[in-house]
Amino acid sequence: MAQIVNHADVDRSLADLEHASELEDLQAVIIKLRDTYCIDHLVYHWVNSQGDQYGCGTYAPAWVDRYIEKDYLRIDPVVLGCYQRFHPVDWKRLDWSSKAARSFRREAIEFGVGNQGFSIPIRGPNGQYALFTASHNCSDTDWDEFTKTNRRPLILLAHFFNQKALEFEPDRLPEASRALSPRETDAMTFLAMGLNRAQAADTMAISEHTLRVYIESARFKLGAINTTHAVARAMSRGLIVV
Amino acid sequence: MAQIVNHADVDRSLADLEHASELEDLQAVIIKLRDTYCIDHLVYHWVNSQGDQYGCGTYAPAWVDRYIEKDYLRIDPVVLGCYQRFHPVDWKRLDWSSKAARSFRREAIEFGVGNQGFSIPIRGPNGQYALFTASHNCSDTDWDEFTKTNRRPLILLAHFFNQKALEFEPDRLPEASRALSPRETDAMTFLAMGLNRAQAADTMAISEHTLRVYIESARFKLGAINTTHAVARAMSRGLIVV
DNA sequence: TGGCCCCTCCCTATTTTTGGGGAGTTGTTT
DNA sequence: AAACAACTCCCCAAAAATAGGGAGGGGCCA
Repeated sequence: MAQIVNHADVDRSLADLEHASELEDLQAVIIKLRDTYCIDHLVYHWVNSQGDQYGCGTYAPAWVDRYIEKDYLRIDPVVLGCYQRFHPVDWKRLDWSSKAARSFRREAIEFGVGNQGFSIPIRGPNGQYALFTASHNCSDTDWDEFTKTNRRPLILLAHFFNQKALEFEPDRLPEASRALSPRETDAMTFLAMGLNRAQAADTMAISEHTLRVYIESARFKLGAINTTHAVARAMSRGLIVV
Repeated sequence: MAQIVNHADVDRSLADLEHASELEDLQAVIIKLRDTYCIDHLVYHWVNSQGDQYGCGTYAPAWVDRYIEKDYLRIDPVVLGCYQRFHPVDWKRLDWSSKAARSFRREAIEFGVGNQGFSIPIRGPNGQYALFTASHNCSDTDWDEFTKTNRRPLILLAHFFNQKALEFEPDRLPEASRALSPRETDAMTFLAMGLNRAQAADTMAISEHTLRVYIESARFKLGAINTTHAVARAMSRGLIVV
């Protein structure tokens, strides 16, 4: 188990990362970092809402293939468990109670992933979601020691890595759509909060008829075919925040 | 304009940040950092889907009060513009074309915010959204020079700061919102896409009655009071992506 | 000044959604 | 074996949303 990390090596790897000019370079950096930390694996895995995914790291290619083939993204308790967290999490603290999760874990260990892991969730707009994971095969106490010591550098590394990976992603701009007027925005917001038209109209201190006009003009501007659609579009375009 | 940054001071501030044990400590750190970078302002601003917000930074208290009072969160092109991005962005590149945006900007400058700014968006689960912003009053070329030089340290700082701020937030969720079942997720997704119940049922190849059961159970799980609310919540919690 | 957009109010009908209820199958977890 | 969750189907009556139409006042911009 790695207790001593050569920080100069980490710095060197970060410098390499800094100068990475294509996705492939990241792979080399992550291998070096894995060696520096003397752990079994270090992995960066990125998914977006279109189902595109990109990963680099030190897992066995056979495991990666199997993971994709079996669509383990939908079972993996690490992915699911981190999805709703903002804090890094030790795999021990995740929910392995379901049968699917346990058999997934058994298989992962067979492929050399390791029995211990520490994952850092990172998020982007529109459901983009990345995980930076360190994994290893060792006792609970050794692993706790490792994560306690290296928690913060790993977090920094995760964000550094993510930032670099995103440089190779185009910054997809929001679709051009006419902005909503203030009242339309209010209307969409209150509807998204669950008020019905009468309540929203009351809250906005206007008649329900007037509110309807706003909803319809918002629907028109957003190219939506009903209120729910309009609210969904307003949200996904960031026009309202709920 | 600040061209020379004392990195030892930055490191010292980071060490302080490391040892921050309450939210108030962050305020002291951000002031030091602002001074180190010799810019007018450095601000961390955090919002979640419940409308809770927390900020620390160096803006004039009068501006912060005005911002909250006027609900500028819904107008501010920085907030809205960053909402859909994952890359840090220079304020110059945002959309200031609307009248509301321009008058907002005018007012912000009056309150000493500065004519230049650089904001880094950071996201968490459930619609949590934070901005780490540096702002200053200077020429475009000076500011471009500054952001070019300090882009990466600022990004690291942003995530460091965010990580620390989140330590004071409870990592809520386990059963706060139970995951939706696959069919419920489908139902929410099709409704968010604008289909009505008949169309969604048709698309899912089930009866409309069955679809209704999914919608109602999803609504129950999400604690939503109607369909639009349920879709909005599912979206803001990242359970569906449209 | 004329055009355009925003804000406000009103009508009638029709379609859609909602809020209750109930019932059976399959599968997994304990 | 029993409990639970997910998936499927059905009825009814009441509430809400929708699709058309129309009208006037105010502000901004060219």
